[in-house]
Amino acid sequence: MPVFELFRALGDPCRLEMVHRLSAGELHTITSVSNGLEISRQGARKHLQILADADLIHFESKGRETTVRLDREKLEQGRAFIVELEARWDRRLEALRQYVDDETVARTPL
Amino acid sequence: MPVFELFRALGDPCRLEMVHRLSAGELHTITSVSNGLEISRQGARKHLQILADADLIHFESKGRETTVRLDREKLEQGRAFIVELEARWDRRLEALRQYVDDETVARTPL
DNA sequence: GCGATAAGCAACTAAATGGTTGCATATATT
DNA sequence: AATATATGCAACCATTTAGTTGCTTATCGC
Repeated sequence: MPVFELFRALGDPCRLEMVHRLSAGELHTITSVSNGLEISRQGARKHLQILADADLIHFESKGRETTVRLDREKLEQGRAFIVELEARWDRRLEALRQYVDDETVARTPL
Repeated sequence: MPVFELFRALGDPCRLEMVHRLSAGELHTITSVSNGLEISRQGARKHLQILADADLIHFESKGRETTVRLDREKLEQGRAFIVELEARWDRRLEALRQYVDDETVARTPL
């Protein structure tokens, strides 16, 4: 599953709130993680499915209820991607700085 | 601008590719960052606007061309958000472990 | 067994998205 | 001056999305 799917899944206030909830507190069921979001249960369920499709969460059914668990590994992938971008950016800036310095040296009169 | 907008902006293969390009290499203009994406210039331009609305990039017009610059600060915000989630998650796990340990101690017969 | 609770499935709608095309404008280049 | 390049603006279309509602199924507690 490509990275952009992960970001897309996080790119919604509702889903971000859910992930936030799941990252702390007690165990959550589909219902408990959906409460108080100002949308219907089915609406919330759709969002959960999107998170699940992106492998950000997993479901575990037991009896009549289904618990929802966050996948830390997936968060890690998102973080790694951004870290990599930042590293590239820094290297780029460094290269530019180097270039400017060389220019300066070259222009500096004896 | 809330965080979910940032993730939403990154949640598209086209835009992610653009950001990737911008994070390295030479200066980019609107046209150069849009080339070879298999969509029209105007299509690409719309994606750039979304990135700009999320403050992930900035435009600088000069003469007839406009250069595009990545905003590292914004990347940082995305990373910080994920890092925070992970920290909460870890604390949660730790708390659970603690709880299980206590349980075990309580159950351990003398 | 019965009522309440947790959840799934399907159909439908309004609005947003991703993309296009056509045309206009300003700046370079020759 | 004439052409080519870089960009902007607006209208339009197809598809996806975000959300709803109604109905069904299964399990728990009494």
